[in-house]
Amino acid sequence: MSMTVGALAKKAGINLETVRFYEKQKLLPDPERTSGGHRLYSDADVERLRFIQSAKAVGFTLKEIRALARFREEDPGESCDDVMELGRRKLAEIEIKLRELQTIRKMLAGFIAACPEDDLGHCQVLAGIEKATGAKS
Amino acid sequence: MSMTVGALAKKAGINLETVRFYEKQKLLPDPERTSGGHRLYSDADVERLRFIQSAKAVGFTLKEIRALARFREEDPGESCDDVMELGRRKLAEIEIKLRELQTIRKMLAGFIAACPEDDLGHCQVLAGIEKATGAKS
DNA sequence: ATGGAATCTGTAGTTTGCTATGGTTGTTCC
DNA sequence: GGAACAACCATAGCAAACTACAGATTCCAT
Repeated sequence: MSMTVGALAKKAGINLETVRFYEKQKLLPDPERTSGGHRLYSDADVERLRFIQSAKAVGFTLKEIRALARFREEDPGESCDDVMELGRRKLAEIEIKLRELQTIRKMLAGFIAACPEDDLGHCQVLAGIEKATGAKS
Repeated sequence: MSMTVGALAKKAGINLETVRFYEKQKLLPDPERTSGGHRLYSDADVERLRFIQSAKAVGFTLKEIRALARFREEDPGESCDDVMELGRRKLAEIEIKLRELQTIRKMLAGFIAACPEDDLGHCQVLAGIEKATGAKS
């Protein structure tokens, strides 16, 4: 029923150092131990790790996942509002990033498209970047 | 005609430590010095810094900007192909990221939309994340 | 019982792009 | 000439998310 770190890591498809890292980051609860101090995990821990992987794929940071994981285990159903809040905020972030990326994609595509039309030895990509002084970080 | 680091930084709207950092990163050429060792800059350096800022805004990394800056100063016109290559590669990267973000936006929006329909104490956002096991990093 | 694999711990290193610290000089202006 | 300010340099720190040591201990199969 229980497995070692290595087995857990393999089962979840993750580096075993990462498992210990997640533990330190409070993404995983402190596991049981053998008398000698080796960690022991259950299938619930595999689930936990899979949840973390999925949440990462949806764009949440480890810090956010720590909160999500707590909601997931502690207050089933109770904390839906908090989860929704996190979800909405993340969605808003993603939409901002999307808009930024769309803007710079358009700029860059424009510079590249303009280039072959200039035969006078003046690179339009560089020229375009040079004019792109509407910066953010 | 020439100015100190502080003046350059102010003129380009950038932290002066960042100027020295860019120098270390070979984004700026080694500047002239006073007899006492203080850096001296010209307006061309202000331009260089502005170029760096713009290139950052278009999504290039400092490493890439190092190459762009070299093209910009060394081979005017000569290196258009190389610049195009960098530009196209960056555009491709941006488009990949755009698609990824669009995918996760859709997922997240779906989870959030599904939530109010479930009154049985089962959070659909968490449930959605749980099922989103088609991960990338 | 023994030896090799797996784990243990803590700490340090990786990447990217800065920002801050601190103790020592250089520069400026009255 | 001396206060006040600017700049010098090297090193350290931050954030995020790991990854990799090193040296000691434990586990398990033979």
